[in-house]
Amino acid sequence: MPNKNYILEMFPYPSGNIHMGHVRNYVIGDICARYHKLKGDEVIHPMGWDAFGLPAENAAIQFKTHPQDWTLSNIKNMKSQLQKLELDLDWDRELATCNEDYYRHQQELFIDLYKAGLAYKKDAVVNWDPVDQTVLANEQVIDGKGWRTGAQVEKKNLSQWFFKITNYAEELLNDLDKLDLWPEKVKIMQKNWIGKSLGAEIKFKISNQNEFLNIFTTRPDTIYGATFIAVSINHPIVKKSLSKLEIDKIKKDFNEIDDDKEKLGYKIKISCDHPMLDKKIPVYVANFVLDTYGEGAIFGCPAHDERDYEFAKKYSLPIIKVIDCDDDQLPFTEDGFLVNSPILDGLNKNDAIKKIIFHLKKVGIGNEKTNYKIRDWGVSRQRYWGCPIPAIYYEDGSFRVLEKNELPVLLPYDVNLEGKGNALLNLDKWRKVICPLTNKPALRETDTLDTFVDSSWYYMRFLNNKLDRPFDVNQINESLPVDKYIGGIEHAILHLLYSRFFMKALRDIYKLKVDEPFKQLFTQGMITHKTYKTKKNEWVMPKDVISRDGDLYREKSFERVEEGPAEKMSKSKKNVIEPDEILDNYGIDATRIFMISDSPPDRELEWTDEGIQSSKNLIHRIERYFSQKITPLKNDTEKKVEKFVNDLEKNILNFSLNKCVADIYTLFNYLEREKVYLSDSKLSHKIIICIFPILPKLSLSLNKNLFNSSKFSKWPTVRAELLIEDQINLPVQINGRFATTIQTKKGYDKDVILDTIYKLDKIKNKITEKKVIKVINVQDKIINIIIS
RNA sequence: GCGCCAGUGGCGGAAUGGUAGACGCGCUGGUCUUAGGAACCAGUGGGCAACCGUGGGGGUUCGAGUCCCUCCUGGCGCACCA
Repeated sequence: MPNKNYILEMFPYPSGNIHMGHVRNYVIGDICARYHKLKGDEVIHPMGWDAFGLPAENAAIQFKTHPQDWTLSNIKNMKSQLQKLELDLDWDRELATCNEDYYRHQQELFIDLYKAGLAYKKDAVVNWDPVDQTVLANEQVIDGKGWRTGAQVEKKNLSQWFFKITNYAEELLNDLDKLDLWPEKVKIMQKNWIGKSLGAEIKFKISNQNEFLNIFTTRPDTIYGATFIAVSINHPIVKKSLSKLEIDKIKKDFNEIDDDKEKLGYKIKISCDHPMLDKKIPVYVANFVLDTYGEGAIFGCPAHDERDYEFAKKYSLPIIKVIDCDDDQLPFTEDGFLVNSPILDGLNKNDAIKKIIFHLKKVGIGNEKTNYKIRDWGVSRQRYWGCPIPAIYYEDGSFRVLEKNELPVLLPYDVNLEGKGNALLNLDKWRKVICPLTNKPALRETDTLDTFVDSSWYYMRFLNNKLDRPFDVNQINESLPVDKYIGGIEHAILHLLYSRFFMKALRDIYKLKVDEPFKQLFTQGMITHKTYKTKKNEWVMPKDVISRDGDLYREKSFERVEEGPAEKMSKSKKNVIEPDEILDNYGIDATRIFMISDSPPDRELEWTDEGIQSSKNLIHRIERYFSQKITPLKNDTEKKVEKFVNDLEKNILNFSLNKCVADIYTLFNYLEREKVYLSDSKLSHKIIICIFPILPKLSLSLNKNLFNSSKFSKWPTVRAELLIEDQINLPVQINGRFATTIQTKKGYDKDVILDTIYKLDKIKNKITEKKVIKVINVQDKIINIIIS
């Protein structure tokens, strides 16, 4: 049975044209896929389109077209661009998330999630663009304004669909440890996002009432230092003790504050009893308390928390030290010994935490508690161009999620996007339905799903894109996880976390045997290019820049131009290189090799004309080399080729693709320096197979010309015995500093070689009149002579 | 502020604790020319030299670019998360 190897690059959004970033991404994946195919693996290497989303709607309005037409024509164009790159992709697995074929199955998954209690509806605060009458994603809000309308974004309470990702917070966190082939950086980002903290929940009794206020704290040990309580403006207790007018006034003040770090608070009527001491402490509404974290309420211990300290100073609240420190160290947030805390005095932080929780538990007003920063995933979008959520609403306000046999809910084609808000809202023809179960009139859900839902399971659908169900359980168990997942670091949290959640949720629903979707993650770096600007701050395209006497000018106008640092390619800075042009001018192989040559694939790659040119020169050089007549081998030729195969393979497997390029240069430098021409020999065939993953076109044409064949045998097995070098250059150090080298054979006799070494001029000079104290011989590696 | 990563020639970058600078670009000189974004040859960390060199300072080690401590600089991420 061949090894299954699922190699996947993050599928693109069909924006219109592929860019160099795509090219780099897909070339890296393609090299892997081709290598593994040569190894005889059963490679899965699909490609598809992340085809729903906002840009299509905006483009439709701007260009008077339809999101679907725009998207499908972009897909067509981008597919032909990708095909121009001749990537080794399984096009028969292709899918586009905007096709009924895909999203109808997603609606089925939605129903499953709903039935499993993992999808639900609740009121939530969202970013509302008052001009477009629609919700904006967080990333579409720039400096508090809508990116398209420039209007001040409002916070609005809307009924929204959510996925219960918090159910999996603990597992999503713990399983990060299993992902040993993920970049540490991404795992840390996810860990921080999940934001687990251990602490305690403490009930504070509201004075003179029989009610309690819950707070979460990671520092229950500082309870004796609590001098106030602060709650968020949205805390239920605020509604009870303040009028709507007062609340609105406070909200306004909070919003208007310039520096969002400045503390602001209003004391409210109620106060709480201190749980450990016979005293009352005041309750404030404070702008720095988050209503989305913990209980939306805290106790303030000014002596040992920077925020509480700042707040207490501003409102002249008492500051009681409960951890031993100097007064000028306040607020003191480190570990120390407890003071002023009757039952905790003398304990350190951890012991005090244990003891106070034990006590609070006993008294029945507290417990240990684990809190997570991660919140449930809001998936509702008030947008037309997305997957319709399969639900209907009755006139009484109740709703029903559809049954699977009522699917699909198709997205209607005839819509008016010029109107305000979600086009589906105004489409009564589509919206109004009679519920087949109750015969009652109902309205369709007009929200569509966040497009991150689409990309959370596409790697499952690729396994069988024609199945009449979302996926086949056996196929998932056999073919997942994806072995190598390659894409940009910008998806470190959202997409990768959502996909992990989906995998686990669907595992539980469908009894799958897979816990994680992506076994290995590789994040490629972006492509940068120098930027050019005129004195008038106009960006100039690199190809319009000419050099005269060391100065740079814009070709057309002969204005002086300044060269700026290499930055991420962007249309606004005009430093974009179009893949189509490069492919036309330099060809596929030169483009491929440049994508991997100048820096490690996970780092930035600076686009340079010299770089792409020298890549092309290398191709020509290899062609020229193989056009030479065959010559006899040198003694070490076989060894050099074997080392090449070995190094190249190691470097492909490590994603050290820049070193693969160095390996190719090293090999041909040797062959040409030694004037060993291999022509149509066996060794040639070996070399030509090995360069195939990186330079497929060249490799195929050499195979045709030299061997009149269009097929390769498998990737050669390295003969370990040929990798051993018995002749070595042994370095000799004196007192740990390099002195000289000596030619010898592996397995030399230490005493014999030392005799020779002592006679070498470079050594003799240095050790005469000195005493050799010690000789360190690391056999076959180095000799270090220690002298007095 | 917190966290993470990184600092090596003119540049991009190589170096299981063992000859620092592989490989490429650029540059210098030369060769050949159907005068080209071509190819080939030689050279290219600094210094006349002894020697000195991997951001600075300490340490561990026979031996440190690599390990430890500390500081500096840059990049990325998070940012009142109680």
